[in-house]
Amino acid sequence: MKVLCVAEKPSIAKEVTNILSGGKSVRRNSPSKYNSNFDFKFDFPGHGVCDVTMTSVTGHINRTDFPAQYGWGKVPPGRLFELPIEVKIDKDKAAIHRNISTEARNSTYLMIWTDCDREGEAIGYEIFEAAQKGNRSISFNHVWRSHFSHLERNHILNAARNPTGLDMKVVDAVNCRQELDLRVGASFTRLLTDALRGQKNIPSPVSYGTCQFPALGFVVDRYKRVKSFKEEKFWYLQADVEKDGQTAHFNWTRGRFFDRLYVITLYQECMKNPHGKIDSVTKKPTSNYKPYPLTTVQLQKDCSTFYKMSAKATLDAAEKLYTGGWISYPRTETDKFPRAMNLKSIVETQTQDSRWGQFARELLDGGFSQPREGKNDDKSHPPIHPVKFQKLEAIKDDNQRKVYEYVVRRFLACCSTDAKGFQTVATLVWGNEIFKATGLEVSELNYLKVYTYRKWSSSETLPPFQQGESIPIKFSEVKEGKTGPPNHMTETELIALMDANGIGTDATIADHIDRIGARSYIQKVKKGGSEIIVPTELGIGLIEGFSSINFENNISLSKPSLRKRLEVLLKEVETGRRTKDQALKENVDLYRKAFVTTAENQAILINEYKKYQT
DNA sequence: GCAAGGTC
Repeated sequence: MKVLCVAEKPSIAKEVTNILSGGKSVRRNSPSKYNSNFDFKFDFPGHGVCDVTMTSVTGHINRTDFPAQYGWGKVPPGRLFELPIEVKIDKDKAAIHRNISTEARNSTYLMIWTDCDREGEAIGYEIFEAAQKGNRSISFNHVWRSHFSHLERNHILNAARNPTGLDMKVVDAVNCRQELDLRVGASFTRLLTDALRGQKNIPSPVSYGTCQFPALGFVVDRYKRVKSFKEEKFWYLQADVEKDGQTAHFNWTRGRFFDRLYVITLYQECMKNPHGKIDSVTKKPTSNYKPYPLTTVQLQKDCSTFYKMSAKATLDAAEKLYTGGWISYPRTETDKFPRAMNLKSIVETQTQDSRWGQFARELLDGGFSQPREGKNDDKSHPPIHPVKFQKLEAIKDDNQRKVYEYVVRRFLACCSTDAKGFQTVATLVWGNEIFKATGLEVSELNYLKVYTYRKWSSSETLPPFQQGESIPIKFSEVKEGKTGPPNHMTETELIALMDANGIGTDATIADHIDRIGARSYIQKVKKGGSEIIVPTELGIGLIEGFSSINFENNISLSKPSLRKRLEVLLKEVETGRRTKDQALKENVDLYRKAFVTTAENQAILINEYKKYQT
């Protein structure tokens, strides 16, 4: 009996083959260059020793699109909410598809080894359909779905022995998302492109996407807040005292007031007393926590902050490092390592490095501490970590070198201990007012020795104050300050906002940012050594246009709420609380109404765009 | 020529 196994990507096929075959497998070429077939034997409980072929796809192999007769210009865009949609084999994936059909011919069972997430389940179903094309006798009941979250040996063996069936509710949820994204994206894109055609400086196409627009909305919103900012003056008190020849600056605990006369009145009350009193002095241990294990989104944010790399460039570099075998799979939401994972052996591989080798050695000599555990687990991949050692000098590509160094330092930091120190807080009572001064003394750097991106150093320490002592006020004043504008949007913040609002996934956030750039909705601008993101005239015009139109039920096409609502709905489809058809109808109706309203108000869109044109 | 989601 033969079992055909199919993984979501070649690397998983290879790893799982190694584990299940005990290293004894034979590789065969397939019609698709990157997706080899591996033959071996494995003992499936209840089926005995079976012939196994393990192969792979590269993500989805089908494409959802409108049939050619409903192409651009051939049908009014509004009809795209009801016209039939076609699921075809992606023509770039024809060879992969053919390989599965061929390999299924002499197979009795099909075993799905795609990632255990929503999209993975749907890809599993696409694989099943491809297998059925080659072999009608593989029915849905002949599909085994393995469940694994990482590539540790026993975990994979266990997954091979305890499969379930494909969960069609999860597949339905994905189909629902695909259909909605396509109908909304295609209809609005054609509408916007047609509406704005002929205006000045309009690129083509003017696209709309359920992720593109909320992302653009964040950028425009921030830009407007910066532009409309008006500074305000405020006043506050400050007092310095001196002891043993050392000056300590005390800050007012009441913060600041926008009323100058009020602050002056308070100040005059204080000035009646030449002395203040040290009300309390506390010295307590404090920690600077080591970072959580690394997720994709965090990697992108950090490389943007520390290296000024774009999210896309970071992901591209990480991808190369992954296919080269240097780091683990770079698309993960998981921020806790599986308990069974042997982290020390990974630390061991880094001991030979000239920069952090010594640090890694110290971890193995007793400094190791189990990494912190975050709350996220995508049940597919562990946090990003180094796999093999590589000398930095040997990595030719700048971005890859930076990402590798970051991944290693972050990993070693996770396996180290928190930095330790002491914080001293002194409270000064002067007249009716209370002031505070703090001092920090760092005693152990620990993880900060390797995680050089973060600074935590001793500040000025406080003189040896005694509780209750009376002390002369050496200097004091009413200080004036002014509020500053919010900062312009950075890529780091945009990634964080999208992530927090469920706009896109770890694997696609970078693409969306890239795309709204390619569509000329946003641009990156150098500003004082860093890079900010600002909207273009078209970007502002589109967002302002949409917010000037009154939509039924007050929905917004440029805010994250609709996409968030879709996510909630998809969860309900996954758990069976709602059917795919219900969820789809509800959302399609919602967007269809918004489409009609938009079409009726095209003039508003055009006017808003003109308003922001220079 | 359109989307978002996989991945190379």
